[in-house]
Amino acid sequence: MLKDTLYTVPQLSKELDITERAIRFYESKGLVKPNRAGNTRIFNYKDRARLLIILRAKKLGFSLKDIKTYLDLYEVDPSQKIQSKNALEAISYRLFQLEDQKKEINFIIKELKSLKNDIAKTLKH
Amino acid sequence: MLKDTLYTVPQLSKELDITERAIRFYESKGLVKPNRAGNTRIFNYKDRARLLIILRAKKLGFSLKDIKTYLDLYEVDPSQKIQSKNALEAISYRLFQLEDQKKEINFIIKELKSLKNDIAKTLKH
DNA sequence: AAAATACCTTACGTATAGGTTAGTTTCAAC
DNA sequence: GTTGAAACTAACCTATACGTAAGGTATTTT
Repeated sequence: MLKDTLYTVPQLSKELDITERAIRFYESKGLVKPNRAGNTRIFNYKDRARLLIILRAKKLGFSLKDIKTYLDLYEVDPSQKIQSKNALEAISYRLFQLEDQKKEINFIIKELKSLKNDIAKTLKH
Repeated sequence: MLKDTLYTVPQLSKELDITERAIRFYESKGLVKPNRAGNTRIFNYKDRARLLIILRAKKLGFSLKDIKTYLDLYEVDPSQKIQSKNALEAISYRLFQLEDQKKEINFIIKELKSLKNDIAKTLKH
């Protein structure tokens, strides 16, 4: 079965296109907890799924700390009810942040453009 | 004359609303080079003007390194010709970065919104 | 058996922009 | 002549997300 497939760090590194170092780093921060066969980390499909979540969330701008919080909640409530609500809140908050950031960027863009004009005028003299 | 006014670190700290530490930090990075009266840093109006430039540029998203580069050019060419051109390029580049950033944010916003919808649907069941 | 590969560890480095702590010098006032 | 404020200094701390160096162990291939 697919669900029985096991993975090592280098395998996942290649498959998910992240460095081995990053994977071990996520473990060191408690974001994944693969089994060990001696020293070697052995990831099952759930561990792999967690990695995928991590990568997705990172792309969306969440910090590892935030992601860990979310995953920890997931551990407490595998039925996914609590943390779905929680995720909604986190997402809403992130959206708010992003809209805010956009406003700021727009403001800076305006400033820079006017600054650019001023300098351009100066250069003409 | 106004141009003869001299300032100490604590004075400028209050006037410009930045910490004393920050001002000394800028000096340590070579962004300003105030005179000394013994140990005490003495800023003249030009030094003060440099601080203002630093603060302005920081608000517009330039790194201290970038700002130093610009100010160093200014030192070489006080006539302002070279570094105005240079500033124009830097500003254009920054504008480009910002537009880029905006696109990315918009993309992430879309993703987050659809993710939000998915979760909301899941919660209804 | 030796070499090559895979995997691991600890520990320090990188970048950014200072904050914090603690202790020191300087100088004027009493 | 000592106290106290004002200014200074050095050095360590913060947060974020790993990269890198240097070396150890274990397994696989030849």
